[in-house]
Amino acid sequence: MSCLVSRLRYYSNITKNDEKLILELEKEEIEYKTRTTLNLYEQKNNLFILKSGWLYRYADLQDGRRQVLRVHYPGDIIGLTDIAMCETFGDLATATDVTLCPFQKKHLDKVFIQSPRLTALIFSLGMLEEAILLDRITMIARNNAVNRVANYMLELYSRQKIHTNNTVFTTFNMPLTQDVIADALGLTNVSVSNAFAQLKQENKILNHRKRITILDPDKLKKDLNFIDRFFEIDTSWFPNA
Amino acid sequence: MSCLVSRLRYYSNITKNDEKLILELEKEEIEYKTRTTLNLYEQKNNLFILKSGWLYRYADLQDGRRQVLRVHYPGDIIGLTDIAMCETFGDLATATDVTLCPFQKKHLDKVFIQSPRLTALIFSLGMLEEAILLDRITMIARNNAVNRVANYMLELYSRQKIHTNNTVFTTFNMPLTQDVIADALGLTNVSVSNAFAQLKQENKILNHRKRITILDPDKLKKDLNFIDRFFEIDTSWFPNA
DNA sequence: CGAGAAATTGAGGCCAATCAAGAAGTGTGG
DNA sequence: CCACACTTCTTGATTGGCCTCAATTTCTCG
Repeated sequence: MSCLVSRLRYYSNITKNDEKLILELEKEEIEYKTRTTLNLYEQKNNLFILKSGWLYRYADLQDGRRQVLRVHYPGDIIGLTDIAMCETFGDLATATDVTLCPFQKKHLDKVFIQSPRLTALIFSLGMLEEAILLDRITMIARNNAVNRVANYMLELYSRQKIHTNNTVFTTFNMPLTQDVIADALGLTNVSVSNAFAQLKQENKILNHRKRITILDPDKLKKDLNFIDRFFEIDTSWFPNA
Repeated sequence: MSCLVSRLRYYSNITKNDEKLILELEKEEIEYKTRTTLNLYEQKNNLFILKSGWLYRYADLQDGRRQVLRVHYPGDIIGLTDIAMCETFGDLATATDVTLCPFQKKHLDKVFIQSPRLTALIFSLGMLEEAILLDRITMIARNNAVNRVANYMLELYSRQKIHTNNTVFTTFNMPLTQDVIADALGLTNVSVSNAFAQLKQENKILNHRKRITILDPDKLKKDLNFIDRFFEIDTSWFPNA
């Protein structure tokens, strides 16, 4: 039913009550068409659970360029990053048709009070995201355009594996335009296009009509020193309650 | 007494019991000399509270270069990022003499069980760090060398204000070498040196003997579109318990 | 004071940005 | 099913900023 619940279950066993806590946050649903920006998001104190589709958060820069900060997949909790801040930053835009479950920031306190274990799990997923951002900083700071694009495709590949319970093949949907990829990696659409051309020529990655094929993921991971942090988390320290 | 407690107090009121929970984590103390790497860190399941000094986490890359992932200040909890992972990543090195309080990951569960409010506060500080990483990604991806260095100095300036309860002047200690700054920003030491030279020539930032002077912080912040996320966090949704 | 670390300065090369034009793909209405 | 408009992608020529390599100076600390 709930893709957030199934994602949480992927990492750790959760109780009936934990599940109820999550489902209560998913009561309301809103749909958005592809290629729209969410003005709803301007409502403060709202978080979202993403039920279906892809969307991304971006920031407009002074000079008219923009930076894509994060891409979200079904089962993601959107807005945890600015839970700490009085004002949100960045806007949200849809890359496909999307279904969201909005809920008040305030309603999270029930989770913190009632289930230390679920709290620890959500906390850990947040920290995992942070580790991935550190990886991305390294990647952007130290890799050329081709490796950045290849690395990013591996990240999308690994993410989809978790979000779909390992039922993903080396060919998968990738609805992001090259403009979005460029803005995520600090490149231009021209460089992204050239990078894909080279990856195709080297028989590493094919992209055709919003579908990506990674020909030999394991070899590519090794060549790029790609670390798959999505595979598992350490639950050994979690409170039992 | 405890700089972590005083930092937490900066953001929110905490109870006597919360304070006791923190102090219990700070029972043990270890000291390290400047310019050493911490092999202790290889012990899994250890987190640290930084009592005094600066240290940074870095990752060695395949080609011999390295990426500085994060710089830590007194009052920081070190290792939250890899709390989610079975294996830690990156090494720690000291930039000054340092005093650390190591504690077992497992001991965090007491915090999660006994104090939802303290948990929410630590959680929020983690999310704040994440927001700052998103800012840094934007900065690295989209700014030239001079702006990157200037932006980073503003970040250090803002951080020190929080960690020292606003008693910081526009001149402050900055013990990082230009090699470390370069590795944090995806530059070379040569570029950092050139950037400082230009910032000095433009009367924006002076650096002399590990001391930084920002001549007009407010103007510089405005010019660089620098967002100070350290100033406050939103505690409105915190559980009261 | 002296040795090692850190910072400065300069010359040359390379990668990605920019600008621009055209091709391919997508979606809508008749 | 086709025509048309719009978005997305491709390809090429030029330019600029940062890296690399290297030599020298300045700083730091025992």
